[in-house]
Amino acid sequence: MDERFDFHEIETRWQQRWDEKETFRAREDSTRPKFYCLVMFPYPSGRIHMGHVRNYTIGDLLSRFHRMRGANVLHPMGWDAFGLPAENAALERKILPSTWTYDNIAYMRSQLKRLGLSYDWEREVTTCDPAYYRWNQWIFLKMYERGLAYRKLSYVNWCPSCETVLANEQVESGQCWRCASEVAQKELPGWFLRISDYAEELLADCGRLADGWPRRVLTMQENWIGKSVGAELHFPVIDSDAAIRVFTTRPDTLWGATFMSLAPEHPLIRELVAGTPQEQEVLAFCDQLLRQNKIERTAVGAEKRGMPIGRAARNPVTQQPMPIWVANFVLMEYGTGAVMAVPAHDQRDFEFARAYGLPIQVVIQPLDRRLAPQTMTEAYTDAGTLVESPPFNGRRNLEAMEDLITYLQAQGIGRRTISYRLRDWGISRQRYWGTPIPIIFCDRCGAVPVPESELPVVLPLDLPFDFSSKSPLSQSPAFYETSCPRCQAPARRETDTMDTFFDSSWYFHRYTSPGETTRPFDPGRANYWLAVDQYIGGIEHAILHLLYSRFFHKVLRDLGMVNVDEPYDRLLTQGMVIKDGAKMAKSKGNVVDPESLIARYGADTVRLFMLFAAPPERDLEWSEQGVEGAYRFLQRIWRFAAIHLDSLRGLDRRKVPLDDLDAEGRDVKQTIHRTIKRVTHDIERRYRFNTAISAVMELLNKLLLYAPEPKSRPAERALLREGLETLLLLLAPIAPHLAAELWERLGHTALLADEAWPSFEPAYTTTDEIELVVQVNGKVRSRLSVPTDSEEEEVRQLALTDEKVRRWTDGKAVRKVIVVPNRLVNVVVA
RNA sequence: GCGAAGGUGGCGGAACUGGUAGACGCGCUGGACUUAGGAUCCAGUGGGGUAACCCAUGGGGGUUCAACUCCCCCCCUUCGCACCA
Repeated sequence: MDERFDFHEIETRWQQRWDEKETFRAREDSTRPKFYCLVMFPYPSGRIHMGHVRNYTIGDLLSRFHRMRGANVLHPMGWDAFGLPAENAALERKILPSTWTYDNIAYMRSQLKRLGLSYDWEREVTTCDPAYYRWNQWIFLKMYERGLAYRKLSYVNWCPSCETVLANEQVESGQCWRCASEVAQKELPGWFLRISDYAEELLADCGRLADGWPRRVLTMQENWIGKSVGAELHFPVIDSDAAIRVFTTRPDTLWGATFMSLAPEHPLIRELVAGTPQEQEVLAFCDQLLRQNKIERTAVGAEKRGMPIGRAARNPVTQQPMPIWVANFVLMEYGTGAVMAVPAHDQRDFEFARAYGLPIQVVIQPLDRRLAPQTMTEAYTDAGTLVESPPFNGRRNLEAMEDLITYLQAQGIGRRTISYRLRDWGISRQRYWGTPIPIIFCDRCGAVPVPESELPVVLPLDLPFDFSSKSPLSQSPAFYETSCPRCQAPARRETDTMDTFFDSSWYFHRYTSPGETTRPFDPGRANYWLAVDQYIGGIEHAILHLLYSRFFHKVLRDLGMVNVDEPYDRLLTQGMVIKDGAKMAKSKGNVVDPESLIARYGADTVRLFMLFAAPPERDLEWSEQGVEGAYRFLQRIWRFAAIHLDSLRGLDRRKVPLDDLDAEGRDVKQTIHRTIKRVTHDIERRYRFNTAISAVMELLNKLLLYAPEPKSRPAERALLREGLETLLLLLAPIAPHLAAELWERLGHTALLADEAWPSFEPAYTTTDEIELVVQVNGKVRSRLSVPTDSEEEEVRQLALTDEKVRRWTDGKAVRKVIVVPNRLVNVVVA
């Protein structure tokens, strides 16, 4: 056997072998416990990067581990293949987005295969394939039927230079991520999904995920959903039939509401100023605010700006007129886009009132002092006693809250309500490379859904698009010209496509039955595999993707297609791969390409390093020397095996006499079993792969020390065989190629991947003798070697009579002796 | 401002429910083998001190026989959210 292992040859061979034997094909089997291991599928940008390698190595470790533990594992892979970069590439390289995408997929698939990942490639899913996205359209139509998808006019992020709508995440500090133009707010019609209908359940179920999800992801989701309990109140507008609806969490301050603040987008503004002398001025002001960068406009420290629109509403309890203002800090998308301003008890309203000389009315007095509007320097937002609020004067505001709302409700002023920060999800994109929204606009019938039988609405692939400007599909009559499904009149297709987060919201359902041609997936098979037992991916998806897909899952459940409430039981958010203290990025020039690394060290080394360098959820600092170290470890295993293979072949580790081992041999035996215990626990319970690997390293060190040369006695050889086999079994999920190769060379005909995970004998995990630390006043002064589980009294006497201990205790009164069994003795002296 | 996570050798990181701080790896130092070594093997490696010992887990208090671990205050780093009515 060669002194060095040829990883290239070995890895290629084992990858082929797994492929040929269909080792990782997943089939439903109700007799075995299932384990669905999901990793976030990549966007096919061209090449895999270190973040992918880390994500997929962790997923592979867990998949292979649970396979060996006896689980029926589903470990699939696919491609999040729609998205704007394909259009940019088309523009730059003059190739079709589809060509670019599929070329990238082919290349990246080969890269993943070279990592030796245990995917069931038969279940591969590609979102830009009509066989996939037709079911996007189908799901959209089901949502439409149920009123969960609707079209509305709203303000969106608009890039004037690209002439397109941008998603919030594509706006970087107020600028277009592509051309760095200032992003404006523009009113545009678009399709929305009513995720807000599920806000309460999405929030409540965060509690059920607490065991398997990182706390911070749940907190982020809870904050994002942002539940507030309060009331919706109605303020009649003077000299008008209109009323302004307001959401407030502080209905107790209603008697102190002295003016109204409206968001510049608020539709009532236009209505109320129409025909008034100040109409032009007010509209110009609104326009100016809307043109302003929204981040700046609504930033915390931003100056309060506003303008009275010249109309007033009436406070429904005090009957006082409340001038209506436009205010820059009021957000149209939260609550109702209108705020009842209570300057005495809300800091923002206070600042606004001071800036424009508006009246301040105190209605809650603190218990320890008396507020006066003239002397206040900030709003009083704490609890207190209600004043100037006739029916409730003298009562404590918090205690009166419920009665107060009931009163307002009885008066027809408002009602109890809950408001969420979560907004409905706008999915329309004026882009080409995405799923066409299956709607047809007819002059007579309005928006008409494409009949199910006509799905998919196919995205044309071969048109000479100019992707530089507005909505390519809207430039293509061949695409949009159609007839109304209802009345047959000439009609026009929706030319917007879906946000790509739509695609990724249910891909893991599709994996369970990817070949389905009559429905998105087979509910029977989906219910066998779901929920996902372990999801692994980057923290950057903490809100968007993870919230959207939870929402989709609940909708699919309500459609009767799945029967669990939550899609992911456990979530592991892996840290970033960083170099020189910064995230790897082309712009920073600190990118390490996984491919060249695999070429130089092999996949096993790369995988080992990724798992060893840091615990999975923490950022991983890239280290070339660390990779070298991982490589050396694998080489040492190879050399150790090379020395012993001949003398170990043919033995059976399970049928060997181990009784006649010397002390050193027994110690090795104990190390083997303790290592199994530690590694199993570290992987299964603690998700600490770095310490699992360090335990395996310690085992190798022990074996090398025990047998630098081949052993001759049968018992010793049997022990060595047990040690080496255990090493390989434990290493199988980490460095699968090397482990499989040596396993075979040991004479096994069955694949290592099909082998059962080793179990440990509890009897062997404890040693006969242990080292007991003896402290005097908490400082280590001596060490005793005593039999395991020695009697406390015995240990106590041994410690007290120990020579080194007596040096510290002689002449002093022993006040106390603490004995921690099998750990230490602490002698406390005066 | 609010929320979350984290601060341990020269570096990445260990220390499970309070019980030997620094496992494992990298790096470094010395040695062996060698024509050579960036290969491999052996030994050493938190700081101070000749030594006995002393000091060390961001800083300061506290609880305890015993604190990286628990409690209080403060500092720093990273990440979310950020005028949410």
